[in-house]
Amino acid sequence: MLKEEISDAGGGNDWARVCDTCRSAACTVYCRADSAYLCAGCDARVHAANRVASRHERVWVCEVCERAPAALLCKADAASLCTTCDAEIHSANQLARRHQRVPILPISGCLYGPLPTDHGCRKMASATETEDGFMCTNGDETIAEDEDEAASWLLLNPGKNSTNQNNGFMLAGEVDDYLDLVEYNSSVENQFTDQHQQQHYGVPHKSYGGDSVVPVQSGEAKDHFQQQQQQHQNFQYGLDYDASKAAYSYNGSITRTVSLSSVDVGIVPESTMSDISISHTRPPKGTIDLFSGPPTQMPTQLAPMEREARVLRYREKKKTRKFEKTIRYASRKAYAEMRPRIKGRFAKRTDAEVEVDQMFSTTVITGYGIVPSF
DNA sequence: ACCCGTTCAGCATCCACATAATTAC
DNA sequence: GTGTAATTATGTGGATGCTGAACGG
Repeated sequence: MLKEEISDAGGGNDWARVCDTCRSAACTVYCRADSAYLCAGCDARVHAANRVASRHERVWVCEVCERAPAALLCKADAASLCTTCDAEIHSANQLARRHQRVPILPISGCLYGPLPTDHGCRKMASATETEDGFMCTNGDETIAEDEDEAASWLLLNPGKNSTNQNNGFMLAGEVDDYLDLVEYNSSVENQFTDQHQQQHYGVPHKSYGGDSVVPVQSGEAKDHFQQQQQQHQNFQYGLDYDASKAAYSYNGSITRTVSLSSVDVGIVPESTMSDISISHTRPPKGTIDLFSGPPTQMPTQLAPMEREARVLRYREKKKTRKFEKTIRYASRKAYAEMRPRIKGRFAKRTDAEVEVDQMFSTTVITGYGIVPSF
């Protein structure tokens, strides 16, 4: 069927499932009718196409593994979890077992419609009180997508997050130190023990407050984080933190904090790759230990100002970017158009053509006009 | 199985650019 | 003869348009 699913079957794909439609962004919902995983944008587009499509029942993708449809909502964690993740997470300790979980009802209609009240988002379906502005708070999907894209652009490597989340993040209690590599927003002083690092992974998501893109680690958030650290156990805290971070999100536009980091994974701007991947090269499987040492845990810590600057740069770049093909060398274009072809491919010029070309070589210079050089 | 739409490799040639070599002082 | 700057020569990689194959839905 799908590549991702095939690879899933093999168990070799640790990345968040990508949208079956655009194949660039991380999926956020699962459409049962279509048997397809869709990102927010594609979901809105596909299921807004007609009435029939809008009636498709969808469920949010598990916030932890981001690969399976969520089946349960943990009220304590304010997290939608698939059965597998739910079982793993809530069997971790007694406190977790006491979490109240309710089945997630499928959602139909437009999840990302312009109506501010259209909070068919997961929190609504999950009867959560937190404001749910995921892609719909301001009614401007474009803006939301921009935020997500900017966020992913800022992330050192969004895919890594989801990767490691899938590798037992907050599940087995094992901490993949590599997660810290993607946790660019965290500060050094926020490094804890292995267990606390699990909690720590929630920080970047929350810190997307401010302008919904910039992972701002405000003092308030920090304090909150520390308080939470004291009050909750590890994984629970991580999820509580996710729930609480909604309060920090700008306009409440971001609620799916886990998936946020993986949205538009496939659309990593070049600058991101060059600027960030250098210090955060994704290690091949089985080599994570190489990056587990403290020196590599937080190789690049972006100050809030720098993050903001990056966001501004990104937005400016996005404003000016053009997707249509741009001709850098008109002369080459002119040559290419003149060039003989065989089945569309460039073909060698015949000797006669070369001779003719040589004969007119002087006239070319004097204004034959075929070879405009700019 | 078939259709439709999208993506991409492949081709030859030219040119911008970098480097090496040469020349002038 | 030596050192430096300027000029020239050489090599290399990228860009260019069109077509068909491959692929997914």
